[in-house]
Amino acid sequence: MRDVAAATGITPAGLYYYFSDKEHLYLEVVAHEFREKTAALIIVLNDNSSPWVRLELFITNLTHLAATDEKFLRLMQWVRLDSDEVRQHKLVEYVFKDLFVAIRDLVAELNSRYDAHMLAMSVFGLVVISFEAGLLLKLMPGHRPENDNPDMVAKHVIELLRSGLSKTDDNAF
Amino acid sequence: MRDVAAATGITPAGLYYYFSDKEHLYLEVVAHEFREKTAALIIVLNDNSSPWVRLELFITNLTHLAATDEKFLRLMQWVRLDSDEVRQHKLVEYVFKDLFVAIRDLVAELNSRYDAHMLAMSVFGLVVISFEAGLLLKLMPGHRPENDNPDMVAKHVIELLRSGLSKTDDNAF
DNA sequence: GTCTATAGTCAGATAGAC
DNA sequence: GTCTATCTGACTATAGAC
Repeated sequence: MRDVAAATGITPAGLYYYFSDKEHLYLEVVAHEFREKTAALIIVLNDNSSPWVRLELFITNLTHLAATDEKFLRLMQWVRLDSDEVRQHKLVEYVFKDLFVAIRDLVAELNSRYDAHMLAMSVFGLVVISFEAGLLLKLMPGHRPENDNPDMVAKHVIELLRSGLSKTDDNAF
Repeated sequence: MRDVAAATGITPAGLYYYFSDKEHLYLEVVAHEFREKTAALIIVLNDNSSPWVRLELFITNLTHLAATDEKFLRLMQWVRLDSDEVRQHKLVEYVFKDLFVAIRDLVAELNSRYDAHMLAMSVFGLVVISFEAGLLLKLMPGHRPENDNPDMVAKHVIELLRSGLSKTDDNAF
């Protein structure tokens, strides 16, 4: 609360005029931040273009978001680590649901062979994992600069999703 | 420190006989826990069987670990969220490196079309993301019980890695 | 080796003036 | 509305007895 106060320019006591307690402030901040950052992603997902174009654009945008906005990336990690059921329920209802449903509906349109629920999480996980592991990945032996490059990560994820590890079509792209 | 003391049966002050400070205790715990839990995974990765068999067994084992040992799952998340560079460096050197290199070498053997560094993270991310999102995923609309089942998650990840979203071989499996 | 007692610091939150 | 001053409790760590 003292850090927030310092950053906003009012005193710690002053915050309690606007928010009943730390919990309330936290929820408002997370909800506001998520709505703001994911609005553009949801628009892309619900676009009129073809499913693959939408998926590729979504992946590209999400990699750039994860690569450039580290605070938001850490917030996404933090929210998953939280184990307060009441808080999780509120956040799902108010903010996360819209993005998740948009991803799920898109991947369901792309391929009905997979469970859409799991596939939606797979796409999300594939994109963010490299950035979430950030520093750890940089310290691993054999790391190369392009492994952090958002465009390279996006390209990697798209190709992996498109054709998997099958070697039969090595030269298909 | 109080919680650790209570769990071990000695007083908080007593811990300082064995560990210089909280940081020291934390590093020893994480290192010990990771070495213990990942030893079996590394053995599987370096087995004599074919690359695909090893990958499938690794994925199955990791999904079961993530599904049954929530404390370890949370520890893996926590370590990625940590931003202390000195701590990260020590942990990579002492423990994470071995597992990562084993995964990387296996996927490199499987398919040389992808960057092994990125692909290793992709495999790891695909497996753990469903469990890390745990409660959130359960609260999302359209959730079904099998989405948490480790065997179903493993099957999903393996099939996605094998053939991607390509629709050309819908009936290949 | 393990304890009791406590120092020193920092957190969230409130009271009440203006 | 925003402030100053302060409360209460929790934390890491140390001192020193046994």
